[in-house]
Amino acid sequence: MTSESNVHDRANDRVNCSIAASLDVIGDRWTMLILREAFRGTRRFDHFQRDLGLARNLLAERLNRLVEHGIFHKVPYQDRPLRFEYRLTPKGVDLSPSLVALMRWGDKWVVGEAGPPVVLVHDSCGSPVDQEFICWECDAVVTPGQLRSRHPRAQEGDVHVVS
Amino acid sequence: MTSESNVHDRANDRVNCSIAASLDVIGDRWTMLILREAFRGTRRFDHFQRDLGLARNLLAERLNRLVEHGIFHKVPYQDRPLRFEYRLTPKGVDLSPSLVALMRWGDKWVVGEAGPPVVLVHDSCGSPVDQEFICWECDAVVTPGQLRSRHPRAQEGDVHVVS
DNA sequence: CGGAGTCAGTTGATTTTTGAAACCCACTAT
DNA sequence: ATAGTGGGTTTCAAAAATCAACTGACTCCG
Repeated sequence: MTSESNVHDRANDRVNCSIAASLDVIGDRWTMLILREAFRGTRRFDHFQRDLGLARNLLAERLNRLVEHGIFHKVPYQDRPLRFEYRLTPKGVDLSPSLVALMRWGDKWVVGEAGPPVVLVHDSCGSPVDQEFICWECDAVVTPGQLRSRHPRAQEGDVHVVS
Repeated sequence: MTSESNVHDRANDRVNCSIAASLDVIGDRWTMLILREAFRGTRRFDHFQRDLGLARNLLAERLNRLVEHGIFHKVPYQDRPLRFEYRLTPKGVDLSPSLVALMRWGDKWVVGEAGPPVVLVHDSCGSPVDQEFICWECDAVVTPGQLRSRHPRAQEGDVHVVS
């Protein structure tokens, strides 16, 4: 049942990799779309099912999985019959940068004309928001090409260009 | 063969959604991990295969798919026999924010102790880098909870909280 | 009261995708 | 000549996704 081994174990082993760890939780065909719906405000089984068009058994399985992983929590919204809605926990809300990054990549490289379908705005002022890398020291925006990754446990100087 | 219909068509239809569009390209079980390896510097078939431990047929299929989608390009590194390596295009490099977002979520919520295995640094100064949302107007960091999404084609005021 | 409708699933049959291993080919090195 | 390497393809079993029908606990309508 709760066997915690996964397809990505080997990929996970080689480097102790947080990307693989994240994908073990949210990396299947539907989970990210379920999360997208949740961010759009969907909370109930039927709405997820109708909006996404995925099989009900898969939806049930995915929702349970996400609850087990603490990404959703179930909140009762009626008794008789007892019904729950699925709401994002702080851990779930914290996935928004990932979803946003995917959205922005899709906006830029996949969807073509018709422009970006959704704009993110700052709630207090209504202006658009960008997702950027910021250097702690320089306090400046860093482009992906100026990024390097450093592996703490590795040899001195084992640093490489991200691109 | 090249039928361009996909599992997520319906999810894609309902909202013209860039997240679904991105996931159609990079949303399967291995592609993100292949990209992670590419960002780590891997370029050749065998290295991807050994590092990730995925089946060779799947790797071949995924690499071709990524080449078709313009995320990798094939660069010959020898003739006799002609061999190519797979390098990220600008479109591919542009996926780094998505990978980084996943990595940071995994760092924070999944991997547990042992701390974040990889640190991102600014190449020119070596200081760590953060990924943030920045408001165009306020020029300030916006937390996920302060984000709203606006759907340009929708009714006036159809704005909702991201969390 | 009986019947239709709603919501949240479960069950089972069928199709698609994965995955593991073996095989192939062109070359190189010994 | 023989083994080894790099980059795949083929084959077939196992796992996952899809489709459709069914259940159960209610509510609402006439």
